[in-house]
Amino acid sequence: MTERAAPSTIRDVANRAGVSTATVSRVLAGIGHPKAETVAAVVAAVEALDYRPSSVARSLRMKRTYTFGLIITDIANPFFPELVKTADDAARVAGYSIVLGSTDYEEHRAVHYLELMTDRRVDGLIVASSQVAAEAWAWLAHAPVPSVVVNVEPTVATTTVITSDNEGGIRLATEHLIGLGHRQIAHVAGPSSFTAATARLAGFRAACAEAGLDPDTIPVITGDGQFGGGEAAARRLLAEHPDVTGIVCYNDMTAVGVLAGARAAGRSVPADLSVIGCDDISVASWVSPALTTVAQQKGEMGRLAVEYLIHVLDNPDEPHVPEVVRLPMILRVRGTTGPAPATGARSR
Amino acid sequence: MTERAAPSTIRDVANRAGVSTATVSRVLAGIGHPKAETVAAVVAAVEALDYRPSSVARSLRMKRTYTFGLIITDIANPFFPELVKTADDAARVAGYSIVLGSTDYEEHRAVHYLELMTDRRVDGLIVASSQVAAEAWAWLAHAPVPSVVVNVEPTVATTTVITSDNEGGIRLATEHLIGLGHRQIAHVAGPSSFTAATARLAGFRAACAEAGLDPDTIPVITGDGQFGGGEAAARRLLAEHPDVTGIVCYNDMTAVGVLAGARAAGRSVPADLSVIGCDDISVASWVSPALTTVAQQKGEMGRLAVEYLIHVLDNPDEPHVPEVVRLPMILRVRGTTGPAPATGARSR
DNA sequence: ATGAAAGCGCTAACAA
DNA sequence: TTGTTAGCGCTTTCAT
Repeated sequence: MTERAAPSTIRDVANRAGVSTATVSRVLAGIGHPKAETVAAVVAAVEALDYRPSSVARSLRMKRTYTFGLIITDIANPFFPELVKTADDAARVAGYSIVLGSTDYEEHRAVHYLELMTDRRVDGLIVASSQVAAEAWAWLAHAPVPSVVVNVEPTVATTTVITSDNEGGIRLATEHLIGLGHRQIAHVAGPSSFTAATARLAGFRAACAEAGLDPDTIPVITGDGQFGGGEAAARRLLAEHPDVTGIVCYNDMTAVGVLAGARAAGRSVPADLSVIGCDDISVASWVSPALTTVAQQKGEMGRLAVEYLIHVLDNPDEPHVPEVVRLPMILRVRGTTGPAPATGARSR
Repeated sequence: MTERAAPSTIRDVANRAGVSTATVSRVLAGIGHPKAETVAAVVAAVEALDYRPSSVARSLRMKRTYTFGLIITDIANPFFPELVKTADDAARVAGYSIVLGSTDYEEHRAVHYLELMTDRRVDGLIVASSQVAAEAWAWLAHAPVPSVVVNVEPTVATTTVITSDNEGGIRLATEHLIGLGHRQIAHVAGPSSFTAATARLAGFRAACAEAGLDPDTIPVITGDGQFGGGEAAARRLLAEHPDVTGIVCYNDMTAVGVLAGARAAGRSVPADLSVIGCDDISVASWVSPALTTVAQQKGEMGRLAVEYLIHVLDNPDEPHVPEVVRLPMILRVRGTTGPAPATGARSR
């Protein structure tokens, strides 16, 4: 029933306004000093025809799409929305837009999106997925467009990287627990394939050592960075090491899982067990009690990534020196951490 | 340091292979019966030059971008990821891709994305945002491309709509509580501007009436469909109506907020208060105890929307009759609902 | 089986 | 100030 009319073109507008397409183009772009009369005619024609310039044609001509590709691991992972949101905002105010690709933890899909976006001739690439094959990092360095890596540290950093001070962040978390009097603490780590997970494990160990805790007696269990892994880890950990009073988690999803596991094990948080996460994703505020955590500046990361790309595009002659930006993390004390319970309470 | 070479073009490939651009195009598209020799030459040139066809140029020529625009309300709202994910999957297997626009609950941003996507000449539009101005719905009907509305019911349905049986779903939830023996039940509704919220309120009222509960005595508080609104609603509700034993919530985010509010009010779930949500978003499984809810088939909605668009595009001559598809919802009993506590327990 | 040429809708020299 | 013209990279008749 609805007839879909083909969109009108710049030529339609030019004909109706009685001018050339070049004039229409100039008037619309605000270039030159057109006669008021001409402007009026063009504007009238544009309105009458409901004309909207085709960005496809414009992109072909200008060799610029004003689009950035953003590759993330998983759109359902609560870590990403804030990153995506601020990246999108920053891009939008600068006249760019973002196209998103979620790899769903599969390397071949990262390649798929890299190719798709390159074929679409995006002006720049932001890669915030940890699940990327080593060759892909190499490819990025020679990609036809500038790129920036976020929240991951490729072993060979040939592109600029924006990430958090993961080691310092988890140190903050660990020191918070130790400051609360906890001595029997444990760590639920993330998969060692995640660069952030290894950095955080190192930070945890360092903080423990500095506090004089014997590194060899500290339980470390590796989870999957998700709810399920955290829950399973907590059950095992609390069964094998019932005297643990504080758990430092690789990330918030793990911590939320640990909370569920602890509850199942009959532990009450924070009365007889303190739990601290890392990242400060939205769910951290939604669980009860709300999760104490160390926040990553996710919004800042997205904004910086976009601004970096725009800077590179605007300064094509500037030599390209890959740098690593490590943003500080921020302790946010909420409801899942408290003073270490008196020793007697458990040992009787 | 890195020189960014301009991408090679079909002309480069043609020259290197010693054939015409037409031949390259045909070989790559698998059209006609090229000599084996020609194919080999073209393939070799493509590899040597690392040639990737420009989708920009192709789109201009074919007047097809193989892209759908998907407009959602808020990428940080856990309702959307599953929808986006399945839509993306369905699109990808069909050779399309999805560009996303998140309106952040602002009507003018919906318009922005509608224009942006139209300018980009997407082949179809999926609108899954409730925050859309009335004119936008009208515009959709005459848009240059086919569209489908998901999870919202515009008052004048001029496009095909895919949604859930919200009324039936909340009825399931209410009946579940009543079946558990609850008689003092309440509802935390969503904003009346959301079509799903009014449908759910109606379903709740209907189920109560059918069970013989006096509609005039049933407390209904309106929240904002978010955590904060649910938390505030629970505090007020439990203060004003301390004898309530079961709360049916507009959606899961509200329910998670209600859980926090109930905890703050000293109520223990599900022992002396049952809470049930609606949607089955991921956080429902992450809170402890896990939230009982009624699931929307979000994945199915995304898949159906994409398939509908592809169908319309593939059958341009078929008359377009807007239809409304209402998917059934599914009760998922988890940990926040239980038998109504004995009356005496509260009144003493 | 392949090539020449036109054209998708736009912008940018260059002329006038 | 405005128009003419060429061309971005591709696909697709129409010839050969």
